[in-house]
Amino acid sequence: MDAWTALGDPTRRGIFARLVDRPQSVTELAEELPVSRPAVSQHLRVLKEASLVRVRQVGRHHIYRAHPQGLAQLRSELDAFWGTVLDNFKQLAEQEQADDREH
Amino acid sequence: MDAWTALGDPTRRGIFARLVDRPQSVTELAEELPVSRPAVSQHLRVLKEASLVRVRQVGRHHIYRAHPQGLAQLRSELDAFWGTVLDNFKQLAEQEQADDREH
DNA sequence: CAAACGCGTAAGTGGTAACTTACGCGTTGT
DNA sequence: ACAACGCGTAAGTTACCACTTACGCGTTTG
Repeated sequence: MDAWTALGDPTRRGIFARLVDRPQSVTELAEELPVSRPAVSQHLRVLKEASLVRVRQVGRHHIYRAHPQGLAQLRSELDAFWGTVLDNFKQLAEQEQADDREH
Repeated sequence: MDAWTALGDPTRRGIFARLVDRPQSVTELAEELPVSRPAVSQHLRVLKEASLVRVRQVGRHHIYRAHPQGLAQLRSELDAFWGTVLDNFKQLAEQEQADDREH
């Protein structure tokens, strides 16, 4: 699953946002979320497959943290969209202005 | 539905990408996609609700085009993520370097 | 070494959303 | 005016995915 689809789910976006804020363990995340701990685990797996998070095991805690890799891909695709959309939008505005001038 | 969830679906992302490339009618989109025309219509409704596209009726054709508004919100949220993630990532790298120096 | 912790995963369930077909309304062409 | 086009929407089906409970494995603590 790619980063787009991974962050498409609201719960997963919430988990990711918390990990962006600070690294956290699975139980820690589950405590402040309206879903069970296994559910969080499953979401983390998806985020990991999308290269959006990384795990580091310390003792019996699995510390998850946000990772730039997946986000970078997302960002480049979004910027590509943004560039052309904005260009076309501006071009359309200028076109309309020109149309107005020749009433 | 917000822009994140709207673009979370692959088919919808495909439709949006085509509209970023150039404005198109519903039938035109459906012809080059593996889904029926009504399915495209339903996806376009979602994209419209997320302020990602706009419609302009010309004759009996409904011309859809990508619109910056929904994308702008998405971009700002993503940039917020990106900023802190990258900061934390760099900070971690420097921390590890410092740890290495004091072996 | 036993008990408790932290977690991943398997199995099963329910809800939902993506899709289909069918239909009806406006618009264009003959 | 009538037929054809372009589209939106309603209704129904299906597949998937988010979630739960149950279980088992490694790790730490007493």
